[in-house]
Amino acid sequence: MDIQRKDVHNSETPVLCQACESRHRGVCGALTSDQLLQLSKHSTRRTVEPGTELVGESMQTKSYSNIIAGVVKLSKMMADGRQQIVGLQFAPDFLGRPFKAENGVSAEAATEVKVCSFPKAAIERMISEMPELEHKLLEQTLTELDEARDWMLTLGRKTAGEKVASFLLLIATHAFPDNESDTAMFELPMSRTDIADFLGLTMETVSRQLTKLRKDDVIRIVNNRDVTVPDLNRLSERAGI
Amino acid sequence: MDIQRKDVHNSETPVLCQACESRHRGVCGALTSDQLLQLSKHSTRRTVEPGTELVGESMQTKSYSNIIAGVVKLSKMMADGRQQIVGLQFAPDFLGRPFKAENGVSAEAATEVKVCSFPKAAIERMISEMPELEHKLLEQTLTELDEARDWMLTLGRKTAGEKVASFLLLIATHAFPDNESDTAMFELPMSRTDIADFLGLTMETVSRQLTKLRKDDVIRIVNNRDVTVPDLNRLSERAGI
DNA sequence: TGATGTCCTTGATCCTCGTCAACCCGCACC
DNA sequence: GGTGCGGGTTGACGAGGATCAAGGACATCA
Repeated sequence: MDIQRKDVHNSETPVLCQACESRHRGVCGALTSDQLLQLSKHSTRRTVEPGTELVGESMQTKSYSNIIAGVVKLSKMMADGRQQIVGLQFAPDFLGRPFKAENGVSAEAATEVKVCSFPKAAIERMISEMPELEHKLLEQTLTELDEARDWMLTLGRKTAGEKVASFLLLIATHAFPDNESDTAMFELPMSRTDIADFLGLTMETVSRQLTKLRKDDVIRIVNNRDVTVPDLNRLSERAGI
Repeated sequence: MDIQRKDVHNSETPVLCQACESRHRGVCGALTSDQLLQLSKHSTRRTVEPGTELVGESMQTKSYSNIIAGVVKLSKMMADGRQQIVGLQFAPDFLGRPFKAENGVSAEAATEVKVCSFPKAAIERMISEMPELEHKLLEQTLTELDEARDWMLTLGRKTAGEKVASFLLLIATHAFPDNESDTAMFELPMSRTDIADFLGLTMETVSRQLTKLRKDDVIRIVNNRDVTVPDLNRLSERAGI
């Protein structure tokens, strides 16, 4: 490899990538400066409003993305309109279904979202050339599978109260992955309706369960969105451990 | 094993592997004869009874396996005993969670199961040396993730009747992946209790819904296990499309 | 032959959560 | 100000599944 040689000259980390999470914890971490540079020539970065559809359910995918900031919800819908959110993705997750034309879920920005997109072909070529990149992808996919299975337990076996507590716990841990203390503060990344679609409930039930948690002083809420958890252990108990 | 001695140049397909599904559709398809040979030296093949635990929930994994025949159920359990089956695996799926000591689910034989097991270290070395193998694994993991998300829609949003119909459809399609006709016949790979744990229901509800499908002549059942579906389209409708 | 056990079905009753509706709050717009 | 609107809360009511309980079908075993 001649990375070293080129490093001196034209292969500094592209400006666009310098402050990017994906370069450290995300898939781009598998790339050398040179490769980053090459990829960044084809990449476009943009910020989208909450509600923007990033990937359609049966839409042909023409590009993949890295999530730079914000929360993306992945959802599936039945013919009659019933909807289920099947996953949340946070920075620096990779967004898109490799090796398949359609990807079966639609991705929508839950919050304001910053993404860095690449043409499908460019990524797929790099994947086939770079085992490291494929390895990163495998790691992320395995983690997502673990999370999906955790959530299946929540959907299939927990009560409404436990579901809502589990959701709060999920957000609390993902917002601050290495929070050591037993308290937490965060902003809910989505509406009551979205939470309901994630939990397989109605928004009325979600609302009632939130009020119950509030009355029991397990959480505090201001402005409908800002949540404080004084004791994460008590929240865990409410989530059914 | 000295099966290979008999081979002329020692790079024919090992006898053990010759009739194995994994060599074609499974991960072993990524290996050359030589590599198969090498791996087969460390592999052990066995047949286990229904109910046998193949992987414990928080047990250290020491080996990975290929499923040669039969159905394996992956499940998670809560502290108070509530259980959820989070996936079914069929031949020639790969069984085990790479790159992680614990794998968070327990795997149990649903039917009689034939597996081919390899020591963890051997596989992980081969993965790091062979991009092809890792690619196969990524493909399988992505498929499993797709299936998990499909099932989340079922768990979160479908009625009991739709759930049971969805389950029958799942078995019908997995038992004969390339069935072109619109009828199907198969044996249920698990008990009513297991089906309930897969669908997030109780076994009484599963039983009632099966009777309803039987009375509406969407299915026929003999011996509690042998199912006939005269018209898969009608079953699909009952599954909520 | 009956005894016992497992798996499944069916019935009666209970309760969690969905449905329908009213209402509150903040905000934009005229 | 009034009006409308999206998002959230709360209440009344009912339905879909859970729970509890009894009994059937079939195997194994003495």
